[in-house]
Amino acid sequence: MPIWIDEVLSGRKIPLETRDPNRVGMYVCGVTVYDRCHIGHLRSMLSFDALVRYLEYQRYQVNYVRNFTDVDDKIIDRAREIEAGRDGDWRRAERYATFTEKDWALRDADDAEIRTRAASTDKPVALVVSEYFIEKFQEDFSCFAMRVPDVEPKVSDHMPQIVEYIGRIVERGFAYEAGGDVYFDVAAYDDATHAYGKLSRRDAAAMLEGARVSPTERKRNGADFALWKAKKPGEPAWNSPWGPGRPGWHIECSVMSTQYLGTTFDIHGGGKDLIFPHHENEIAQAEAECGEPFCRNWLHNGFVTVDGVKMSKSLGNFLSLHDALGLALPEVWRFLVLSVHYQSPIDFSRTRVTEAGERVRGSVDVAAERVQYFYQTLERADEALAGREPDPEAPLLHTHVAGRLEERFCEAMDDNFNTAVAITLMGEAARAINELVALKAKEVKKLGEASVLRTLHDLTSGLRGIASVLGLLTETPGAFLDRFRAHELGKRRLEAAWIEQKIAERGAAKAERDFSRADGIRLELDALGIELRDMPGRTAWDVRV
RNA sequence: GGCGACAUAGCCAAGUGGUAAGGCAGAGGUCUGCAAAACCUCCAUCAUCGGUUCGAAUCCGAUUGUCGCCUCCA
Repeated sequence: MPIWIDEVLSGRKIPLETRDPNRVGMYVCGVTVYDRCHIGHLRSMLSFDALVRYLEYQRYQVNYVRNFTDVDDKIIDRAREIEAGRDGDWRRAERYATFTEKDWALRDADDAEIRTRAASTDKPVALVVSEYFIEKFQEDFSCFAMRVPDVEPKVSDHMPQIVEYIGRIVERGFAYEAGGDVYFDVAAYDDATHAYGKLSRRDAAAMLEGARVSPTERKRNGADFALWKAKKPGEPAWNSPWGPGRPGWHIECSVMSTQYLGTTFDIHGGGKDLIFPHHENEIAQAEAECGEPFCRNWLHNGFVTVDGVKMSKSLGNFLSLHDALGLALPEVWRFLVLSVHYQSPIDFSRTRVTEAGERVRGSVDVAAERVQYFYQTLERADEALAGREPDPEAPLLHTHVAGRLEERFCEAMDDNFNTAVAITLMGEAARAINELVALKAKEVKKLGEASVLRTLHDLTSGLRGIASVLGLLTETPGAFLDRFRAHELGKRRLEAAWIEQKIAERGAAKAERDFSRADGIRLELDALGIELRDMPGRTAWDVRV
C-alpha cells in the first residue's frame, strides 16, 4: 500500500515515490537561531517527527536532515542589541512593544549569558548568539523525545561548499556579482526554465514586471535575491571570490540538503510560511546550479494560531517553548499537535469563561485530559492483566476494534499522515479496554473469561503499539500519572502530602459513617480542583485540568 | 491591490461523489452512602445561492465571511 501525500509542488495528492524504494532522504527546515523557540517551531518539529516515525515504522530507512541557520541578519541584529546593552535604543523598537516583564526577564538573562560568553572568546558575538540558541534549542526540545536527525548541519560549517555552490550558479549565468554582493538572476533563470514560481504558484513575469530597479540598489531586478552579502562593519564574514561576506538566506538549505541527500532527494518539509520566498528560492538556486530537479515531494505544516490569528514574533502573541512547558507536559503538547492534521491550523487556547459565564475548554487542557485518560486506561488494563497469561486462541471480542487496530491505523496514516484519525482510533481502543475492565464477574463469564482476557491483552498492546509510532503512551502509566499530577499540583501550589492527609481524615470519617464530615472534606478538595474517587479499599485522587 | 487557502453541531475537529468519525460541553442512564471515574444512550445535513450528477459537505460558478502569503517567520 502506498503512502499518499498532499504534495505542494504538484498541488495534488500523489503516492509517495522515493528514489530507492526502501529509503527516504528527507530535509526539514529547522530554525534560525536568534532567539528561543516557540510552539510554532514545536508544531513543525513534532509534525515531521511523526512523519519520520511512521516512515520508519513502514520499514523505510530514513535519512533525516534538519538544519540550523546560524548565520543570518536576525542573528546579527540580536548580537548588535546585546552589544548595545540593556539601555540601548533597540529596546524601544516596535517589535518589543508587546513584551511583558516576564519576556524581558528571560530576554535579559539570555543576553547576559551571551555577553559573558562573548567576553571570553574571540568569536564574533553573532556566532556566540547562534551557538547559545542552538544549545537552548537542544535543551528545550530534549524532553520531547523526538527522533534525532541523522545530520543537523549548520551554515557556519559549510562555507566552502556554499561559496563553491554560488560560484557554479554564477558560472552558469544565473547569478551576478555587484559590489561584493552576489544576486540570483530571477529573470535569467525564468527565461531559461519558466520555472520560477512553480512551488508558490506565482507568476514570475508579473513579479519581474512589477519590480523596479532603484539606482541605489545593486540588484538588477527587485525579484532578485542575495546569494552572498558583502561584509558590513561589525559583521561576521568569510572569504569568497567576491570578497569577504556571508551567505544570503535560502542558499544554505540548497547546499546542505543536496550535500547530504543528493540532488532530487525525496521529501522537503517546513512550515507553510516558508513556501515563499524560502523554498521557491531554494528550488531556483538548486536547479540553476545543477540543472536537475531539486526535491520531488514538498510537505508543509500549518500554523499555530492564538485566538484564530497566526502566532508570530511581530505580533507578540507567541508562546515560547519555555512557557509552554510550564503549562503542560511534553506529551500533552505532542498529543495536541498530532490531534490536528498537520496541514490545518491549530488554535492554541487555554480554558476561559465566556461573558455568558460558560466555561469553554482550552485546547491544551482538553489534550491534557485526554492524555491522562489514556494513561489511566492503560493503568487499569495493566492491573487487570497482571500475572495472567492470555490464551491467543480464545475468540476475540470487539473485533472491529481489537482485530483491526493496526490495519486501520495504517489506513489513516497512509492517507497523508492523518494523525487526527489515528488518535481517534486510539480512543476507540481505550473505550473498549475500559468497557472490558469494568465488566462484572457474571458478564465476564457470559462472554468467556479467556476471550475477555485475550481481547483486553490485544487491545492494550495494540493501543500501545500504534501510539508509540506517534511517540505517545510510551511511559509506564504510574510514572506518567505521578508526573502529571505533580505538574498540575505545581501549577496550583498544592502539596500531594497535604491532600493525602485530607483523604486519610475523610477515610476515618467514612469509617465512622460520619458522611457529612466526609462530604465536607470532599467539597473542600473539590474547590481546589482535586477530585476524589472512592475505590474498593482506597481513595484515588486526580487534579482537574 | 496580486496570489492562495479555508468556512462542518455551543466549542475543537476528521471526512475530496454514495446518504455526516472522534473529543469537549450538555441531557438521560448503569454504578455509588453521596460523588467521581468508567461505560451506555441522545445531541449537526456540512456559510449562502445556483449548477453538474441517479446521487455532493465533497466537483463547477457566484456571493458573503475569515485567514494566510506577497517583508522576518515553523
